[in-house]
Amino acid sequence: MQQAADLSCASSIDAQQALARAEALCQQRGARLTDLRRRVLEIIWSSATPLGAYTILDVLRDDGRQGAPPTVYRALDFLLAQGLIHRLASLNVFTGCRRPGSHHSGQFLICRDCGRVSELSNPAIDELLRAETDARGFEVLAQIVEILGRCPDCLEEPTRHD
Amino acid sequence: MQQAADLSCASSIDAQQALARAEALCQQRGARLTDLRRRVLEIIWSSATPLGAYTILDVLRDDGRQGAPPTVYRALDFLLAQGLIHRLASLNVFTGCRRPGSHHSGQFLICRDCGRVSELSNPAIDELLRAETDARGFEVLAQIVEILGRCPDCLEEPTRHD
DNA sequence: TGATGTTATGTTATAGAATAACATTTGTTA
DNA sequence: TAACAAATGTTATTCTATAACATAACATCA
Repeated sequence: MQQAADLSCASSIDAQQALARAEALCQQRGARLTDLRRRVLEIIWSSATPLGAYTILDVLRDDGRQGAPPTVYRALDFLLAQGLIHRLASLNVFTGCRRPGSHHSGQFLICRDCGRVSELSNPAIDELLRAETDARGFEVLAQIVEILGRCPDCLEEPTRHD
Repeated sequence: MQQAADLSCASSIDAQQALARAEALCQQRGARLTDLRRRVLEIIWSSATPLGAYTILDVLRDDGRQGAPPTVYRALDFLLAQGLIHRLASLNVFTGCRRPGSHHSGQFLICRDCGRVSELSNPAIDELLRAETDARGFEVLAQIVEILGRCPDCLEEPTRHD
């Protein structure tokens, strides 16, 4: 399932804004947003849909850069640690965080057909989950909420059968 | 990260009960719970912690069976389709469903230290998620809620650093 | 019973995702 | 500049999952 890096859809304004916020956040934290890390973030934000690590690697190579899987995964690890991107565990892909700065787990609606992702941030869901874990004396380290389905746009189209 | 198939902890009563329920459900649905599929379900239920596909394959081979990855994945696909097991996307492992019969997505608390999993079924969480998706006109096909953390038992022990 | 179609399993090979281990380069600080 | 730390390059490997095709088991009906 090799998704193309569709650079046409996500407005580059989003990408530029995201990069600017990332720059600011990293500077303020003393974290080094190197060329490689910035470029990986840019690649992610330039795609309308989340990208897999190997797709990102392909783009880096198209750039003329050297690179192997660890190159990408290390950059992704940095971006994850800084809360600048999210990993979608159900698809093994990465997407830009819409609310960087607050390290959060996020809640995602993923369209099976077009691949686009909406990031929710419903505090009530977090609170309910917290209530459950508190009641059980369970310490939360990470939280994954991903909903796979079909977005309104794709529902308008004649049903796709696969 | 090759987890051992710890057959010592989950009480075999659970396993036997689960197998009996599976038999009944499959019969009632006209689904064929073959030897292989039953054995895979038994292996999963016999472990205190969720198992990866290749761990299950190792056990099958210890049984003296022939087998390759597709052998296991096909059995797992069947069990997933019947709602007899769940897949934990965050760890690529499989665990027995505590409420088979009602095809549901489930909500899971996964202990990072001991690997044990609790399956929640909090309708309020489902309702909140449904409210969010309904409000957005998003059709839900599958839902993943996984919380990684530390269970009460492991919290009692001196903090593990990794 | 035997022919036929379907379902399940066997088998080989490969694709896809992630990390281990070590070398080299770059950046920072004393 | 020397010495250390952080980042990247590089090779190899591990783990997860599926494609494609062959064979076997099962069911149904003439």
